[in-house]
Parts: sequence; structure tokens; C-alpha cells
Amino acid sequence: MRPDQPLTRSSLDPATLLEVPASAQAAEALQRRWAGQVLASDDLGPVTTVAGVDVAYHESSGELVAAAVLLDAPSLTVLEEVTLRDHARFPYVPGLFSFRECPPVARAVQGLSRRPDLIVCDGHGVAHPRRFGLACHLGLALNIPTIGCGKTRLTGEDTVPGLPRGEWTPLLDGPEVLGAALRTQSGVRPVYVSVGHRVSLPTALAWVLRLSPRYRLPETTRAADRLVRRALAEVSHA
DNA sequence: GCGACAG
DNA sequence: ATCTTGTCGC
Repeated sequence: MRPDQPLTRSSLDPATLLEVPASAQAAEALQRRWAGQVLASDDLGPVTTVAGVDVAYHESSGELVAAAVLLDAPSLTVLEEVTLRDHARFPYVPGLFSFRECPPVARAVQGLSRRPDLIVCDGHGVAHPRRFGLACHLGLALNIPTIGCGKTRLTGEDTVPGLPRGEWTPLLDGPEVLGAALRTQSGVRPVYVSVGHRVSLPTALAWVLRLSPRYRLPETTRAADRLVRRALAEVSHA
């Protein structure tokens, strides 16, 4: 017996994770089921490339624009960019965010010529009401280590971390640690970091800090945001 | 009933 | 998310 290996792991079909639920109730049931598959410990090799992902909504056409950017890990240089257009299959509902973003974002990542060693998501991981935010969903769908990095809190209680860069406080739901409020720039509002998949919280904190040497948000998030904005503007002009 | 509510 | 003015702190 190998009690350290979940027996249900082989039953997880990546395509199933990108299906569109028929209702919010069905979506929540899927989240509760999938949350048990999230690996909150380090299962990643040498990180040479880090990807950032983002989505924007084009209101007049009802289309989504998804972007994936691949960065070189030590230099934070942009190596590759992918954008694509897709239709929205699910409305934006707080707590069910990933059912809207995951399908196009997963395709954008698969459009890269290399699989990233790590992905930083613009949204939470396990810092979620059912412990299954976008970062968990994407990490499981692609079986790639992911980190959740949100600009604002969705759930949990946090205290204000110290002002110097690198200070952090736990994001708590009672005794349970959901993530952390991390000060990426001295005196600037913290970001919310949580485990996505196959990454521990200390590793996630270290990476988000490393990826944010100059600005509040990680360079992965900034690069993906720039790209998706540019692509959205091109859709509007057409 | 009221507030809170990733993007 | 997006839009936008005024205010505060360093």
C-alpha cells in the first residue's frame, strides 16, 4: 500500500475539468469533489520558466480574450506570448470564477511551445470558500504547479502585515490557513497569495516575492495583463 | 434582513 | 473587471 498516493488520482480526466456545469449548484458540487485532488505540497522540478495568465471580456461582442505569457525565471524576460479569442461559457460569479476563465486560459497555455514549470494565476488558489479557486482548477486541468495571487480578498480573515517588502500575515478561516497577505513592495497594499496545485505556501510566497522586484504585482501578472489588453484593443478596432 | 462578494 | 474625482501619505 502507498497511503501517500491518493487512490482517486488516476480517475481525474483533464478534459472533465474543463466541462461547463449546467448550474451554479452543479459547479459547486464539482468544486467540492475536485478540492480533494489539490496537492498543497511541493511537487515541482527546477523552475526555468514561469507563465502568467489573464482573461479580459469584450462586452460588445460577448467574447473573451485569453493570454498566456512565458517568462524566463531568473531574468523575468518575456520569451513567448499567446492570445486567443473564445466565447464566454459561464457568467462571472464570485466563487465560480474558474468555470469562466479556465477553458480559454488552459488553451492559451497549451498554445505555448513549451510547458511552463510554474504558473502564476490572476486569482486565488485554495483561498476560496470551497478551497478550489482558479489556480487549483488550472493546475489540476494541466497538471502543472500553480500559485494563486489575488489583488483583493475573496474569503478569510487577515491582519495587516508589516510595512517592509517581504512581510506577510496568514489569511485565516478560523484555525485553517488559506494563504497569506504578502507585502511585495514596502508600504504598498499587500497581495493575497495561496496554494494552487503542487506548490507549498512557503514556496508560493517566495516565488511571488521573487517575481515582484519592482511593482506590487508579479511580472507574470503584469505581462499577461498588458498582452490581454493589447489583444482586446485589436478586437475592438476590427 | 444585511453585508460581502477573485476577475 | 471598467469608469473616474478627490484625497491622503511619503
